[in-house]
This record gives sequence, C-alpha cells and structure tokens, in this order.
Amino acid sequence: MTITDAAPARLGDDVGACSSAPVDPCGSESSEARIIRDVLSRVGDKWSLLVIRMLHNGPLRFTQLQRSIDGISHRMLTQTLRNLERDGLVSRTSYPEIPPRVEYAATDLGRSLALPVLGLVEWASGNHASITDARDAFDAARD
Amino acid sequence: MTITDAAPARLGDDVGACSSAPVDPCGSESSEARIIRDVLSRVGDKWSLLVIRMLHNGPLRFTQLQRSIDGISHRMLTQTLRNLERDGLVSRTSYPEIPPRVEYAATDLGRSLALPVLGLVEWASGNHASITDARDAFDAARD
DNA sequence: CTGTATCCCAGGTGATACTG
DNA sequence: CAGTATCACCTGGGATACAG
Repeated sequence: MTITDAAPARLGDDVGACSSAPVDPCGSESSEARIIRDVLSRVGDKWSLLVIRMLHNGPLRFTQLQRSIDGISHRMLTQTLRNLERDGLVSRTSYPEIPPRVEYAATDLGRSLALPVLGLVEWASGNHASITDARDAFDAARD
Repeated sequence: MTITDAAPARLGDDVGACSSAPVDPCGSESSEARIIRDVLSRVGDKWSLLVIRMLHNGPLRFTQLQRSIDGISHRMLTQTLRNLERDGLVSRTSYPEIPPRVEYAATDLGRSLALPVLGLVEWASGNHASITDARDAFDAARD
C-alpha cells in the first residue's frame, strides 16, 4: 500500500534519483502507479460510483436505477452494470417472468469499496467550496 | 473526464429531469451526485493522482516529475499541473534564473486530498486480486 | 528547462432503433 | 422491462515542433 516507497528526498538530489540500477529502475513505482490507475479506471468512470452508491442501501431494478441516477442513458447503465458485475462488485438476479424483472445488488466486495469511496465523497463535500474558490481566484488572476 | 484545455468550467449543467418542483427539486440526490462527479473529474483523470502522490513528500521540478511518472507526456504533465494549480491543490514557484527553474508542491488542500485517496489506493491494493479473479471467472463463464 | 500550439487518432458516450 | 447494436460525435491524450 502506499506511498512510502520510491520517494525521492526533496530537492537537491537533482538528476537521476534512480539512474544507477540496471534493472527495475525506480523500484516499484510503476507497479503502484498501475494499481492506482487500475482502480481509477474501474471506479473513476462517469457512472460506476453513482451506481455503487445507489445500490448500497439495497437491491434495485434496472429502471429504478435509471430513474435514480440523473442523466444516465439506457446504454451506459447497461454497460456500467456489466462492468461492475464482471468485476464482482455487483450481482445480477434475473427473474424469468413476463415482463422480465432483473435486480441488481452490491456484493460484499462492492460494499467494501463503498467505504473508501465515501471518504472521498466526504472530502469532496467538505472541500468543494475551497476548490471552487481557488478556481475562481485563478481565473480572475489570469486576465 | 473534463480536462479540456480552456474549458469554461461548466457547473450545474445537470438539469433536466427535475423540473417540476418549485423548491429543492430532486432532493439532495442530484446535488451529491454532482459533487461526486466533480471530485472524480478532478482527481479521476489519468495523471492527477499520480502527480499529487509524487508531490506528497516534497516539492519537485517539472523534469523530475516527468521522470518520476512513468509514461506521462510533456503535454499532459503541463496540463495536469495547470489544472491542479487552478484548483488549489498544487502550488507553482518559478525562479527567474537561466535556465529557468520551476518547483511544484502540494498545497495543504492537496495533501488533505491525499488521505482519502490513500484509502482508495489501499482498497485497490487489497482487493486487486479479488477483482481480477472475479473478472476471469466472469469471462470464463461466458464461453 | 519550462511552456504553448498543432495535428491526429482511439475510445468513451449519447441517441436511436431493434430484439426477447 | 431489459438488453443489444449501430452510428456519430466529442474529448482525452500522444507526438511533435516551436517559443521564452
């Protein structure tokens, strides 16, 4: 986990903090980077988190999800659900009735993901204003 | 997600679905959804988190960052740094020397963001295997 | 060294129509 | 109701050249 690995010691060390090693230069950097990007490409798309979040309180049907998530298209909801199902974050239960009924629910893995995600949401809620202000200031200073 | 070169920062563009109620339309739902998407579009792009992470231990120069982050292009590093600076997550200090020297550092806001982000990274590290397994199983069952 | 501008392509996403 | 396929668009992002 974490960030404790290939950290170059501040300024001054100048060139090539890791230029001597013939193999695996810079240690496990790219490995962690890959994990970060991996989780982001999974959860960082436009809709996944919103779906995860909606399913956190209990199963929902396709149409219920579509109504709950403002702006999501039919196609993207299907696609998002497929990816989440594929990654074991959401389960799909189909009832062979007429008309068909399908319920989606968060798996344990999906619910465990919701925890750190909520941390991020909390940060976003708390610092949303700071970001907006900073952005306005930056744009204003750029005239 | 939105990192357009000179984007005029579109904020509340998610209207449409809830147009009837005169007060607090759609409840707090769409508001939270907007915040989630907002933070994700900021941090969920391909490079921002990696930059934030590299700057967590101390300031770095442009070239140091480029060498540290595997695969990032000149253009995207500039662009990512501008966006982070604009949002108050990174500070930029230019020393009028020859050749020019510019140092980037995480702001307090940037560092505070790193915390929940690390939670996500930790989750990713811990559950990476589960996801991969689930995916393999899903793909195998689909033959 | 740092930053900007241009060209260009792959991929994500919406609209729409069709099937079970 | 739920899912799939097709098309068309737009944006992210790499390569490259140029400027300060």
